[in-house]
Amino acid sequence: MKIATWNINGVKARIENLCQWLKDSQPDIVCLQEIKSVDEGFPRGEIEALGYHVETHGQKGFNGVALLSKIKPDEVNRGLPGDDTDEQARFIEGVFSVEGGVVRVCSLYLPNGNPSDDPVKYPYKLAWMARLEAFARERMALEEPLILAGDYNVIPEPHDAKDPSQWVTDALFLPQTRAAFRRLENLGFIDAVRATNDETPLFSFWDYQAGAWQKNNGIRIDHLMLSPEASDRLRSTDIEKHVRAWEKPSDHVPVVGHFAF
DNA sequence: ATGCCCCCGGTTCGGGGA
Repeated sequence: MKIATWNINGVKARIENLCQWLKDSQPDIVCLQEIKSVDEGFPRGEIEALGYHVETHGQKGFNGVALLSKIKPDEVNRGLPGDDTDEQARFIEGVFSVEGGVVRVCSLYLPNGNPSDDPVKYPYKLAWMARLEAFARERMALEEPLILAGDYNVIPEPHDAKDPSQWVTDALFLPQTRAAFRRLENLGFIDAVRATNDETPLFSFWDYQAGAWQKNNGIRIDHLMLSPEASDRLRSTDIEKHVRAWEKPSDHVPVVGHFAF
């Protein structure tokens, strides 16, 4: 199975790119982030016509996540537990029946957190990461194949940025941010791309501004984090960077894991 | 040091992103 994550940066503005990529790449499960659409406005017809089941968790104007899948999920849960007052649509979980059992797949859009000295935004990011850790710990106890896929807005290591010195005060790379990401890894989650690829640098995002794509000034912030039961089935990964050169691209590209499910 | 650029809602600009 091919399981992918892609921050689409507006699904309505990007529907042609998305459909082209689905046709070309034939992923089995896709985790989308930043759909920037309410559920009723999601262009589900075009995607269903390509043979995908669609589950969305959207909101007006920004954020929003979705799961596209060739097989229908047995169960879907919306929202990250841990704060009933949080109205931002950043998390959706699906449970899928596969050969030999289930795979649990979450599409998550972790808060950016900038500016990092903002009294609200960076604390919200860290609180969200703490909630994700608590959720991950709970799910880990199930001992199932689990994939926490998404736009983490975390640069894990200096070699995941073209110029790490540009990011030292940024919410994506602050020591507290990286430490929170490591706490997730320390629960037993594996960064699928790094587990299968020694190349440096590897990027999944290039800013629209200042010719970042042309200069290959990127960062790696989109991750597939795997439970041990999922990493046992991991065969390889791809970062499908060719889509960044398409007309009207997202600033992120799909990150794909190939699994022996 | 700041902004570059892009999407959305709804209207020609502000909020939000990274």
